[in-house]
Amino acid sequence: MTELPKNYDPSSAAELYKFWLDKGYFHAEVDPSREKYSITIPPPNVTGSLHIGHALGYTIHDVLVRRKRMQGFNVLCLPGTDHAGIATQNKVEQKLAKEGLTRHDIGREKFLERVWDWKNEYGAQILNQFRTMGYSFDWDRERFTMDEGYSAAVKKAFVTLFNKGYIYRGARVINWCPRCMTAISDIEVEYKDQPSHLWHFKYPFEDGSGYVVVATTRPETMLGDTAVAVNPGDKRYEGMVGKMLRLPLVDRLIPIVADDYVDLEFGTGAVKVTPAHDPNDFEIGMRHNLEQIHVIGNDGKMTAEAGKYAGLDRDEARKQVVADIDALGLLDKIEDYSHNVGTCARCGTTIEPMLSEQWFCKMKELAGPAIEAVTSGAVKFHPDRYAKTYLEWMENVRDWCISRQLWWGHQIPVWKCEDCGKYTASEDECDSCSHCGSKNVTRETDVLDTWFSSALWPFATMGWPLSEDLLDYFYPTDVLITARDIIYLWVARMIFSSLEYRKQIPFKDVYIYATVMNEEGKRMSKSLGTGVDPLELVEKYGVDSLRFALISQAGKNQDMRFSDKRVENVRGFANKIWNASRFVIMNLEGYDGKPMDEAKLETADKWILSRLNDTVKAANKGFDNYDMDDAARAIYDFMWNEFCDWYIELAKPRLREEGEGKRNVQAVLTKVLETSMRLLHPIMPFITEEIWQAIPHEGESVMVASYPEADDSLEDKEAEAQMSVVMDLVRAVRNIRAEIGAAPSKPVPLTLICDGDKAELVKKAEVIVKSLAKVDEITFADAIAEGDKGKFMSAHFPGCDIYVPMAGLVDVEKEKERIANELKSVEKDLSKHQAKLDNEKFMSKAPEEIKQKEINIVKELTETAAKLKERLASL
RNA sequence: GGGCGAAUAGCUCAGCUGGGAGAGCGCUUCCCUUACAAGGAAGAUGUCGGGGGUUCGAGCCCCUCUUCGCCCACCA
Repeated sequence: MTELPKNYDPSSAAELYKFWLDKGYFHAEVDPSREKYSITIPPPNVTGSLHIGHALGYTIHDVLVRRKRMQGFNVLCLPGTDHAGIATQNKVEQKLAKEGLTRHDIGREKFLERVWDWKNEYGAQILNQFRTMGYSFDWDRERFTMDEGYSAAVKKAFVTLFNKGYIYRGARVINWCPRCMTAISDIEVEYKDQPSHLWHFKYPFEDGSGYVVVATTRPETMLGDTAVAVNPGDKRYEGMVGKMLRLPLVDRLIPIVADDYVDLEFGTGAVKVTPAHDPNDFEIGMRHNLEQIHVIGNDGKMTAEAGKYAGLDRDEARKQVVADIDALGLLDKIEDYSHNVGTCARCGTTIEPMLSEQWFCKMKELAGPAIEAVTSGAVKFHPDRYAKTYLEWMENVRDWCISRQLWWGHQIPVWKCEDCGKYTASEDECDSCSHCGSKNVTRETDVLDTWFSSALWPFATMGWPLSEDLLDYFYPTDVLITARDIIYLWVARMIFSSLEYRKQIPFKDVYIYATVMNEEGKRMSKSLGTGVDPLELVEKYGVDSLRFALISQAGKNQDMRFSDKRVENVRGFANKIWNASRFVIMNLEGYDGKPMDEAKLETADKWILSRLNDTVKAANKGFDNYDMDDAARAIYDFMWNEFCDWYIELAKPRLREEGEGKRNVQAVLTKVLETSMRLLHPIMPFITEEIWQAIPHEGESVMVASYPEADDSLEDKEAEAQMSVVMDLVRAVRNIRAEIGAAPSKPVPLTLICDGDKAELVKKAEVIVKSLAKVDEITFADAIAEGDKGKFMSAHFPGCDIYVPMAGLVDVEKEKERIANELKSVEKDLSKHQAKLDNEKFMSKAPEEIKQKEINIVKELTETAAKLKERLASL
């Protein structure tokens, strides 16, 4: 027998990970004879290392996958990383900036080299985190959204949509980030309420007959105004429609137009219209044939069209415009106003709505099947409330701006013909126009939105469009596990993409897990600086502890507030398991390794096996329903409160005996521990493997042992009821011991006045009671002599009175007070329950079972109250 | 403006289809008892956010209000 250290040391994890890896347990091959279970993990961005929020998500993957593997499924969990276009490009640009360089200084080619260097560095770092966390992903099948095969998939996808006419080039007001210098999609804009102002300007009539007051939150855009709109039904502006206004500062004549868009209730009812810099104004402009004048450039500075303001930053221009309007006496008023300002999700810069030519993807046709997939239940959300979120968006989805003016990403496979002006999309290099045959074609320099490529993830990683081998067997995947902030960005797009290109759903379940907050309740996020590196906690408390802490909090209802304290607590649990195992191992001497003799099991054995079975049931139910916190709790409670606190203690005296009794205890200890290790393995893979290897087992690794299944032949309600009596008795005696301050080492004698059946039970469990309650002698009596009653401390539970001689140790007054307090609480309880029995309606309407239960409660409480009173009187 | 979630012990949270309020941390007392002091034993602590309603019975169901958090939305 090897000596195990007293405290669990989690540092052996790396070795075990290597052992599994070498055995090839993580790798999956197509095998039609077996049932598959497949997941493609959400590829993390290669922008940096991961935080606890990510760790939660990926740990959930590993827990599900490890269990399925143990259940005999042929499991593929496919990992990889995402090039994350704009995000990664920004990171590298920031790094360049520290060297005093911009990407333009070094050029596209050199810049991309730098990004690849970055990708390799951070990709490796993430990989290291994954391995340290113990994730059993199939590293042989690792993918990257810009690897060769994947690029082929992106081209194929684009060309397919293009040729179906779903992709078009159009001029629209899009969200422009002046810092990233690219268009971004609607869902990449984050709106933030910011205190601002509503400026009211007077626009004079051309004919000098007064003015119209318009309000704006963006004064600088007035330089690009080409109309003022009013509601056609607005009495205040009756007869004014069609009249011309002279736009201040610019001196341009602009018409008053009537448009239903204008809200009668808001402001003055007159709206300045800037078609080039506001999506609504753009629409109004289209309806009224208004000119579109760009006054803000791509860099966020005013353009030549802005006249004397040209070259000013937009913020500077705002101040100037307001000052100049004021100088002209045309500033009507300034109101305080809280404004919802759009900012770039990647860099936080205020978005500039900008009229721009971009590539768009039509969404209407794609959305139809994607809606159907969820309403029909083919794709299920967990928790299901997210289906609503998804559908809401999908049903109102707008065309998707897919082009980005970036360098890092998939260059759009479209060539423009310089002769006929038409576009040709092609998966291969294109040297001639498909419309006129001209050789004078040039490739689009824009890249695709990074989500265009990640939308293909589940099937592109399995070989699409080059090979069907993996897809035939492993696709669709079983579940997608992700955070809720990318339901639109990613989940939705994978669903419609898979339906479009494969005519299949990409996954059956979508499991949305909790958002991890730090202790202050702030969302954990790298960009917010609130992220915590999981490896720090691993270093401090061990991987298994971190994994368990995360999983035990992964409830469906709430986001989780994460603190070290929780992990520290789990470390205690790991240590508890470790030491329980040490105890078992130390006591296996002479054990032949054979299973227990069922005919000779004692009540305690039957009890723990019944409890174990219950735990197996609860754990499986939890995992099956994605209620992993329930599973974790069930195992934790069982192992600590039942196995360690009771069964091991119960086993001790029996282990000191020799023969059949001892052998059976050894067998039961082994069985319970071995089963528990298999049960817990998905959550705490390392400690369970280490222990499992050290106790009698079959097979080469717990990782590939079978996952426990409920065995109802182990259920034994009678044993559970009997054990609960014994446990009550032990607790009662311990309570008394604590009250009288009996030293733990000093045994006390015990006198019991019990009903016949209870007495039988206690007699059977005599050894146990003596050992657990530190009792040296148990006397069964019919009564205590009246005069002697004051010499005892007593306790009572249904069917049994307990007396412990107190040998003058106790303060009678104090004891009276204690009993009086207890009596008070019992009587309070009693009156509550008695009231139910006194209620005719309860008696006539409540189910028989409930009535019986209440009757029993009242009976018990009445008896207890009587005993307490009697006791009080005797003191 | 719409939607979703949350409000339970000092703190972080469980509480399944309504039927005697729970865990962990923290706190009090005792204990280094040969598995474990990263531990053990025994305790104290709650108008289950407020107000209505349904029911024999509500932490749980319905209505309403309040306070937080998160999404979505073109109100200048």
